[in-house]
Amino acid sequence: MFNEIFKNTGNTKYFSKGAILQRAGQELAKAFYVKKCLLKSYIIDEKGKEHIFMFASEGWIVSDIESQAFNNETVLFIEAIENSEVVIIEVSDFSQSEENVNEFNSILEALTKRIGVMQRRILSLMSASARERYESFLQTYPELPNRVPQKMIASYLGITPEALSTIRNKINKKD
Amino acid sequence: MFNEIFKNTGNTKYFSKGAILQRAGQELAKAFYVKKCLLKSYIIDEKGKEHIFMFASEGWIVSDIESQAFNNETVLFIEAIENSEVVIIEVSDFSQSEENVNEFNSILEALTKRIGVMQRRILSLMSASARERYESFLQTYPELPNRVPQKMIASYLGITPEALSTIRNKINKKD
DNA sequence: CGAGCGCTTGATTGAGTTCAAAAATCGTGG
DNA sequence: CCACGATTTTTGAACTCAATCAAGCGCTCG
Repeated sequence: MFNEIFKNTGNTKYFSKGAILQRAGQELAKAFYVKKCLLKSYIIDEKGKEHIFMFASEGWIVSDIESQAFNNETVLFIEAIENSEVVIIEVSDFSQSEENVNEFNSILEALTKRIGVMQRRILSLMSASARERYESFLQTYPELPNRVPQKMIASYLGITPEALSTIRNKINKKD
Repeated sequence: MFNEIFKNTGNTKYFSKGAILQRAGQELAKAFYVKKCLLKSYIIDEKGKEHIFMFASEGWIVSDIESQAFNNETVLFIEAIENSEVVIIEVSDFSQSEENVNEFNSILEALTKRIGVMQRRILSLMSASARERYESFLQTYPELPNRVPQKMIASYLGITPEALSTIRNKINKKD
């Protein structure tokens, strides 16, 4: 697994809830491997509104891959939702691992899965209603509602907290 | 580049406009390397509506990575928009290339770029209006409007052809 | 030449946003 | 452990953007 590769780089840091691990507008994007607890990555749009791109819990890797891929400055903020234990991976580390041939398939698999998740999300943003997206979110991440406030889920789904509240209300009435 | 790897597998096929290279619901997902012309990948939702996931022109690779990643049956259709020349890559070929160490970075880079593109698209679906998405589409793919009908662009943007028509109208009035 | 497809335009509708305010929950200090 | 303030969630009204429905125009290609 991808996990194995970065587990023991000995570069573990601890962040308390609310700490910002990366800001938008930075030169160098870092990658973060989550050992414990929960991070979110998000953008702030022109209206100052927050849109969550990814949640990352134990075993996930977060990074602003877009800025890595195109050598732009970072667009994503990365923030700890809970007190977190994280391994920081400099982009240079990432390239170095090319030497480790055996990990090739692991990394390929991890990236492929990530693309798969994103493909699903794009298609669902284009084809499904907010309610449908919320219901499939619950199936995919059944534990998350216990760990993050609703307004973050709304932000992840691409709707306002008010809209999510209304949706939940409707679902309950017909249960 | 990723391109190099698959350019000469000697498995080139020709498809005429409208040919469907892969259907949803198939067991095995194939990958396609586009040598010439243009493909689209898309889903058909429950209402029978088409949503374009990706356009692929010369040098791109299309595949239903989601179904590969999670071993599901395919969800994407892949279809030739123009008469096309395509190299078919069986998924097994993909795994074999692990032996070719030198290509590691190329593939990593290609996948990374793809993730970058998808990240951008997700964030824009969540934060931007249809008009803003159309305008940034024009910047990213300035040549595509000449090659594909408008209704496909609408489908890629996640809006109806009527809405796109209205948007274009508004843009012209304020030019 | 006609049928069908693509694009436009307009009227109507609906899902989700915005704004505002009340109700519920959380967290912290005393 | 309680109380108070802050944050989150709910509710409601008015509004907006894009979807839907319907009709009409222009092309092409069969």
